[in-house]
Amino acid sequence: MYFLTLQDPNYMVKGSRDPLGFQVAWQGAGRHLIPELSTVSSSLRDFHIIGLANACKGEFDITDRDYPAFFLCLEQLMAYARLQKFAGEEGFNGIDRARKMMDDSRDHVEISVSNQLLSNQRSYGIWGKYSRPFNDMGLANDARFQQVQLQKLKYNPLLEQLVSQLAKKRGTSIKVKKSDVGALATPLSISSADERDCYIDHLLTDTCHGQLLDMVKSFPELVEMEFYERLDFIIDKAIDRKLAQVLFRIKNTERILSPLNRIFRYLQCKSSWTDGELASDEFIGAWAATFEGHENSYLSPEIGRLLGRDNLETVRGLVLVNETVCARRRSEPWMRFNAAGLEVNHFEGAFFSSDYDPMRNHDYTYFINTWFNLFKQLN
DNA sequence: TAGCTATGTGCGGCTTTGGT
DNA sequence: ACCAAAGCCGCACATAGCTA
Repeated sequence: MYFLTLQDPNYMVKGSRDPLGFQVAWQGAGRHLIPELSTVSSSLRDFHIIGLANACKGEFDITDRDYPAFFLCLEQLMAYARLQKFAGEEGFNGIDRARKMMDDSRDHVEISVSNQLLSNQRSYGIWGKYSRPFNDMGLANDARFQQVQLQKLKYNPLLEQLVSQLAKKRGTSIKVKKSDVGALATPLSISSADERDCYIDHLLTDTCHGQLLDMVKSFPELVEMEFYERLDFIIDKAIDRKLAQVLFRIKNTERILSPLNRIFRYLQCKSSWTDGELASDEFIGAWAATFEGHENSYLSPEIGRLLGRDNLETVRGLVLVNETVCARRRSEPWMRFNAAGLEVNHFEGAFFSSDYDPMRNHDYTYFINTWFNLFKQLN
């Protein structure tokens, strides 16, 4: 016989993400090199679309009140265009619904705020992912960039006519023939050296006077490298000491965060551990042994000191960090020590791989992937 | 061989949680 | 208002085994 009662929400483990609070740490480290990109703002074509929308706002005198509706409609228009023109080459948010619309029996697609490509197009589409980087990087207020975007618009009279319609209709429905949408894709590619320069100036900046870009120009092999390989290469070759210093610190940050993360996820794989099991565990021991020194990382000494001691001390430290993080979130800790040893109460995200090599594998990206992704699309 | 069904897998998208 | 990440879900697709 089982007696089931509802869980008291106050005592449930509420936070299921980021049990050690590392997200803030790695992002903070990444921002020391790449200040404005995010991990999801990695499609140049999405930047083309937000750039075009921004230029249209000025050109057609669209008010702040009307702009979001206009934006969503333009995003829809461009979704059909890119689906038609670049089928199979790229994915984008909203591709499923766009495909369904394009494949139905009608000869036209309907563009309107009520025909959203996503359950919440504003949140999950280009607006949500790109507004912050686009504005922060200064593309929104770059006169030359706006000029370039308007030229692209003028170059495509059909698009210009549809866009002017959208600007007047304020998000109410317009119909576009499916046979026409492919022709609307011209602004989705780079049209001039001027435009490429604008993107390079804004998307590929760093905190070190563009030294990262200079390095990649000098050493194209960097593009295809793995995370640590890339860091080591630049640290070794960089003439600018600040760039080398920042990357060295990012490297040491990941050398600490990743093993700690893996150890915590590994602990989650079993519901209880005796002190003896923890003390003699080969994986915890091997992963923790890669400690290189936290003084040259972006981490606090409390986090930095967790590695490089005996297993039990490392695990006690991690449990304490989780407890502190959970206390701040007003939720229960995921594991706790009792008389018998360590007791695990929350298994979400449990993960173990015997192949993990702390010297080669990494868990966090520091926005470096995004930067290189965009670099590739600009070359 | 064609057709059916079960099963596995990868991916896009949705939701939730925790952040700035 | 915006961003990161994880679990989950449904869908598309591949594969395998079975049957007629």
